[in-house]
Amino acid sequence: MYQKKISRTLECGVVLTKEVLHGKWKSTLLHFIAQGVQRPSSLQRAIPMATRRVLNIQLNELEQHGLVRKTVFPQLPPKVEYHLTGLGQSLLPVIAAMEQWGDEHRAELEQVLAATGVPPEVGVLRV
Amino acid sequence: MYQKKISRTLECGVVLTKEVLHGKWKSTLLHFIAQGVQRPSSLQRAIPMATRRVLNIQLNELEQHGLVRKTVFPQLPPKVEYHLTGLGQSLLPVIAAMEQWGDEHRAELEQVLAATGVPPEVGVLRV
DNA sequence: CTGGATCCATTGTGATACTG
DNA sequence: CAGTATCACAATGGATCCAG
Repeated sequence: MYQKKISRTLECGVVLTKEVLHGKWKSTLLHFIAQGVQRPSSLQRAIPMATRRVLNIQLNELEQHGLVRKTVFPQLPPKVEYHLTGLGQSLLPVIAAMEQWGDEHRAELEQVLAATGVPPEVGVLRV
Repeated sequence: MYQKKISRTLECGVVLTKEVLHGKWKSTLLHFIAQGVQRPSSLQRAIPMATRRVLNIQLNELEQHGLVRKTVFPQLPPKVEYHLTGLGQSLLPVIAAMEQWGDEHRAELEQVLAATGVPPEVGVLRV
């Protein structure tokens, strides 16, 4: 077993960042929440190609990871709002860097990715 | 069908960046290739917790995406080298930004991620 | 309006063994 | 040394239905 002597400490920041961003709609959700779209139904309308189920799952993960905070208003009908935490806001420049790189090199990437499988509906949202 | 009128153009850079970095060992491979570790067997020794198969698959994807170039020397025994392309090098600052964010916020992230599933052996490599 | 449960298809990754 | 084939399993995400 390779891991016998390896510390459990997570030493690589890239892995952590990939982990919190892992999930098809996480960056999209962060984008819209940062823009002020905060309620589940609004997010659902903003991202119609994702199902409620997946949106809920990924919102829960974002909350668990501390990137967003969820506020529940005990009403009828129920009302829920999400907003970015400080941690979530600190991630925005990193996402911006990723977006800039992808935008700058889209021409070089598009043909290969189109052939080998980026679903087009994902890309049309500015995340 | 939502996509009826949606252009196939991939408009969001984040999706492109996530795509080329998608795969458990891609950032690790880029890290070591950038450091000058270029031969498959060396990469295998550098990342012993990944199997040859997965390393080959992800190296092939990196090559298809244009981030690395593969050079085959027709010898016996065969010799292969990888090196970063310009596109691959242009991605390094983005990876660095991801690594920095993860490093800065490790304390806030570690407990949650440890509980919900980052395998420890991944994190110990500085990617 | 919110969110969970179930079922299912696809994909990513690991274990192993094999070929040139 | 380099690369591939096959089998197996876990995780992701989509469709649909149900509940407070």
